Amino acid sequence: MARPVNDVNRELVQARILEAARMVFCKKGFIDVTMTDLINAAGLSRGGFYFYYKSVGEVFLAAVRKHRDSKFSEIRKSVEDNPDFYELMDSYLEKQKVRLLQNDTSMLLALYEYLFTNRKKSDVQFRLEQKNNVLDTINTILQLGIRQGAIDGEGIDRIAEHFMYTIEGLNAVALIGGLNAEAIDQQFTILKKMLKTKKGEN
Amino acid sequence: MARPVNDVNRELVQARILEAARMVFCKKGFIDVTMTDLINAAGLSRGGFYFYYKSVGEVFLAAVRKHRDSKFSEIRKSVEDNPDFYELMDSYLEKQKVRLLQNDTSMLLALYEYLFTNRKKSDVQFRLEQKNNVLDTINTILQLGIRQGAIDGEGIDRIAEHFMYTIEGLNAVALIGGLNAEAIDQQFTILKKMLKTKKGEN
Amino acid sequence: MARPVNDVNRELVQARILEAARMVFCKKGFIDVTMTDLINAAGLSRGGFYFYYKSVGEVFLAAVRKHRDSKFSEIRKSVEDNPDFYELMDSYLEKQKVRLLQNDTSMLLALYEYLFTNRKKSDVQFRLEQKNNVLDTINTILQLGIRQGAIDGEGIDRIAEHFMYTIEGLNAVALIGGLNAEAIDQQFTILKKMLKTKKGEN
Amino acid sequence: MARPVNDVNRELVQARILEAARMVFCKKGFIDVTMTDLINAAGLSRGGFYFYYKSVGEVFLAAVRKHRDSKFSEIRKSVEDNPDFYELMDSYLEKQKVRLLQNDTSMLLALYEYLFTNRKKSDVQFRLEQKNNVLDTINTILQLGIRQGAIDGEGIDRIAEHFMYTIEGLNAVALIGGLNAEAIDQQFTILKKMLKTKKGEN
DNA sequence: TATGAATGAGCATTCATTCAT
DNA sequence: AATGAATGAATGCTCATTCAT
Repeated sequence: MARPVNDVNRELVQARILEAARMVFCKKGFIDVTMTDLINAAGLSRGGFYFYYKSVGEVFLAAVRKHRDSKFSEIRKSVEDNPDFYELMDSYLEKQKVRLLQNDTSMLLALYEYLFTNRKKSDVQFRLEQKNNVLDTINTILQLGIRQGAIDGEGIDRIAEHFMYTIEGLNAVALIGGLNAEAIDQQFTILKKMLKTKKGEN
Repeated sequence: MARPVNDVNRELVQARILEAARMVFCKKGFIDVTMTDLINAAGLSRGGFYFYYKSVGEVFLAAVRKHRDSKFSEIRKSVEDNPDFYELMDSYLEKQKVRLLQNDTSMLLALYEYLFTNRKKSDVQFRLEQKNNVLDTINTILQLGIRQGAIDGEGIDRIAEHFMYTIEGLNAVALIGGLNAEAIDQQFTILKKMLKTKKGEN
Repeated sequence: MARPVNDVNRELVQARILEAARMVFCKKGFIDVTMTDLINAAGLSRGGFYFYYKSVGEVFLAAVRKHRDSKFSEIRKSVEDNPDFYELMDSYLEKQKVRLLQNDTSMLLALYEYLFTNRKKSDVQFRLEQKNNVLDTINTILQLGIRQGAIDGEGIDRIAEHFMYTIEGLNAVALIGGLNAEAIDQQFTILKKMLKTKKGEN
Repeated sequence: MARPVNDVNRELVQARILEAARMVFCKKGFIDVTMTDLINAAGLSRGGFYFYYKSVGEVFLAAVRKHRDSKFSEIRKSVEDNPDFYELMDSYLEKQKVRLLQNDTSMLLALYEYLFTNRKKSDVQFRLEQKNNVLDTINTILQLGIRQGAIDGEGIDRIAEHFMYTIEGLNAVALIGGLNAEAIDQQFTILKKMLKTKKGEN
């Protein structure tokens, strides 16, 4: 009886902490964030905070995992309704474009900082999750196109990977600072043309 | 005049410092490197070191700028000898491949860490240099292909950018840890096919 | 009356706590033990534990007092059966020897740590108890020898104290780490010879 | 040229630190002493202090080693002048007595706390030094007695050890708090009588 | 130029203790 | 009686930076 209530409370506090932490990570990235930052943002005492999370990295992992799938999974769920492939692809790329252009409200910087900084530790699992998250989403969309006969399935795995590398490259350049809407559109056009070309060969 | 002599001395010492610093950055990335690391590596005293460089970032910028062009400029210089386009392209991609697969001796990690961490400061100039360095090299090679009539020049700027984004994406994934030789080959094959396709359309 | 029942409960819980605490002290000494250690060992909640004991020192005092007399009192009780003095003395020294050589299962380290660390507080009473506990036991045994005419009673108090100081010295060296069975035997031989010599002079 | 000067400076500052630290250890023992205590006593900044010593234990070891031999070595040096054995023995025991009775100005408590607390770490060397320091001094004195024909050399090693254990026992009880001048005199009388008895048996 | 001692702000982490439920 | 979330003071330690020599 008392257990579930406490667990619920714990989760509520954790959700509050992660919400506050997310804002901090969006603003400062990962490396510059200190425990004190997170503690102040959460409005807890030092000891109280440690009761829930033991390190900045732990908070970050929890925050990312909590929100990671939200945007990508939207797409994946919408695939189930069998929407038109080209519309879905455009929709997906449009969301990527929006994300790439708005730096402040995204955890992209923090994510990259974390991925690079913690690459030697036991975060292999997390890094693979992250990489595969993008790849899986793209594959899901492309498979829809194949099912609809809109695109050719031959060599689709490598194409999917190419999408991913291109998007990762756009991510990197976005963080570095030299990315604008036009450049993104041009790249997405190239990517889409790769699909059309495939089709046209049939 | 004592000035020129001193300046020469200064440059000699600086060169020695940067040489030592480069090894440190290759080994530890950027974020984990402290002034003490650089000082110890350089074999100078604390105060003496500060006479030349005031911060880790300053040393890093100097070290990168000093060595940045070395590999890329090899390619650009070899272009002047008008080698066969496909051979040059293969040579360039092969060098990229080698770089992507060897983590320890490259400053890639340190570079990415620096680019992300110091994005808010006055490093815009440096970041653009970095991005354009890759882009310029690719453009140089592709222009050679156009001059030789090996590839079509239409839309070549966007293609060049696409090469860059793909390579940046490969960089990112390499650092994250999920990259192998086969995946690199597949992506480079796709890139080269984009050029051939262009040609074939003529 | 609910009181007596509660008191019984209280004592039961306290006994359980002290049992668990004893194992902790044996393993970690006194200084490294935290409230959390004791709480976890006891299997109680934090607040629940504090209902019974307010500090690590309080638990330690209770644990020691509860078990202190056990081994020594064995000897004292056996004196009542009027056993042969030399056999009893040998038995007592043998037990001391065993205790000195087994570090893990004894509270010796914890005891010394407590005695030294808490010397300035209100533990005078406890420290005297501890010292006199050894002394009383030795005196009890020696008095048996005197009653049996096995040893001379002259100056026996100082001899008893000498036994105690020697045993305390062996304790200290045992904890420091440089004690073996042979060294103990040699010292006990010297102590016993002091008694025989006394006797022989009569 | 500059080297020795700096080294001298370093040693001067270290001497100042150890002097101040010694007062702290005398007053508070070892366990209760924090880095902050030592830093404040030394009158240095935090970072400045760490430049010389990295931990409380390191300071303690240096402080003990610096002063350890002072008192014991007085005796050992005086042995070289071939003084009367009984006078030297009395002098040695008198110094022990004085030391045992004055708690505040001695590091005895801190020493015991350190020896017990750090028994599992790499302080074996130090602990053996400590134990042998007492033993060696006693042996030195007793050997003088043997050379002078004042005492019998048979079994002298065990007798020396017995002296040590008794003195260690007196140390322990002195720290615990139940020691007075009379008790010390009585024990020393017993020890000296062991030597006379040995002699008398010849 | 060059040295290295000295500074002090800043950070992570632990833990005894309290208190609303 | 019992729970466990919350507090905040205390501690060890790092490191960029300064400055007298």
